[in-house]
Amino acid sequence: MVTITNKEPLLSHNRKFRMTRQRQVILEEIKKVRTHPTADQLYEMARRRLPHISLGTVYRNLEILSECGMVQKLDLGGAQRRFDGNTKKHYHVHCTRCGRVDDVPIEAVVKIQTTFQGASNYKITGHKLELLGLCPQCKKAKKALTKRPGRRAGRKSNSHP
Amino acid sequence: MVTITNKEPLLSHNRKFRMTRQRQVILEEIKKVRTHPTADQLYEMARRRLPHISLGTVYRNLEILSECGMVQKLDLGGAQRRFDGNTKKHYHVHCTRCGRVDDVPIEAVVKIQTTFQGASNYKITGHKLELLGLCPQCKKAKKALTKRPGRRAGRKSNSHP
DNA sequence: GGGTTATGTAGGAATGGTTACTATTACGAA
DNA sequence: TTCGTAATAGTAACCATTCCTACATAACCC
Repeated sequence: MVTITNKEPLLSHNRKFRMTRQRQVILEEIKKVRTHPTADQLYEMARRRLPHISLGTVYRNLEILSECGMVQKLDLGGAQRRFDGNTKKHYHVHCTRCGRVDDVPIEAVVKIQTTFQGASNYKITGHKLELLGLCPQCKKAKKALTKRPGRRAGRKSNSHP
Repeated sequence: MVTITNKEPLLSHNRKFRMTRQRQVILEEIKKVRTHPTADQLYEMARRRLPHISLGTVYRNLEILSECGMVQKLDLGGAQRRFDGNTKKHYHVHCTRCGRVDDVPIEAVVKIQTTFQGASNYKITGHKLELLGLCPQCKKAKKALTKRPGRRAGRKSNSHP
């Protein structure tokens, strides 16, 4: 359980922000979980403590917190953006079946960039690597499905958010 | 210049689609370019030949064409989805300054997946790697800028044909 | 061919995530 | 305390994408 108690102002590279109650709650809530929540999930989480907080405030503060390096904005593709309280550079693995996102406990490998440095006439300055696969639950579910004898009707399209 | 002349029906894994005039034009237009256009860019391109085509038709057909493996849907993050007439698995490099997207002429390295296979309890089945950097033009522009201090360009969603 | 069904189309409305606007409130320095 | 600014709630606007509907066209079958 993470608790942020000080209310020191936040510093971005070119601005100073006040640590307001709303901002603090959003920060605490995102630091609490490892689920890479979306903005509206964080809105629900914050609303349990601040029933009058508005979705716009959540968006604005996530923007500010990420500008100050307190949270990470993830752009994994798909409809909704996700946010991560873990600001260390790291990779994510995305379940293709249920949409769950987990951390991959391996630090970012900068070597990837040098590998590709000469391959185009761009100056490579970064990279985004996202692993795709089946989470433990979906692995089991899949296995259970293939075990069952008899032919299966059609493959189901996943309901992947 | 690529031209598709035959109007054979398209086959997806579970359906058959007719090759209509609209579908053919969209396919030809996307095969013509290497710019990874967005749906509305393709809409404009197709409209030059079929002034009455609608944006919905473009979206629906891109969906169908990608289901049949004729084009590739790219989900690079960012507001708009992009499409690629090159269906071979390959990587992309994305300019962080102007948003331009180019191919990286190196085939997908499956080794990446095996590297990460044990790092989580997911079954890794794929990966998405996107290089970030400065395109040739922006490299030059940046160099010119550092000579004399410039103003900060607002973040613009790219508008690159 | 003529009738019927499946498939595709244009156009526009609806959706959903995100951002912008506005009046009001809270904070911090003088 | 007072003034100026930052932040907020609430709501409207935005924009890419999807869905809906009436109509058109092709394929199929007799």
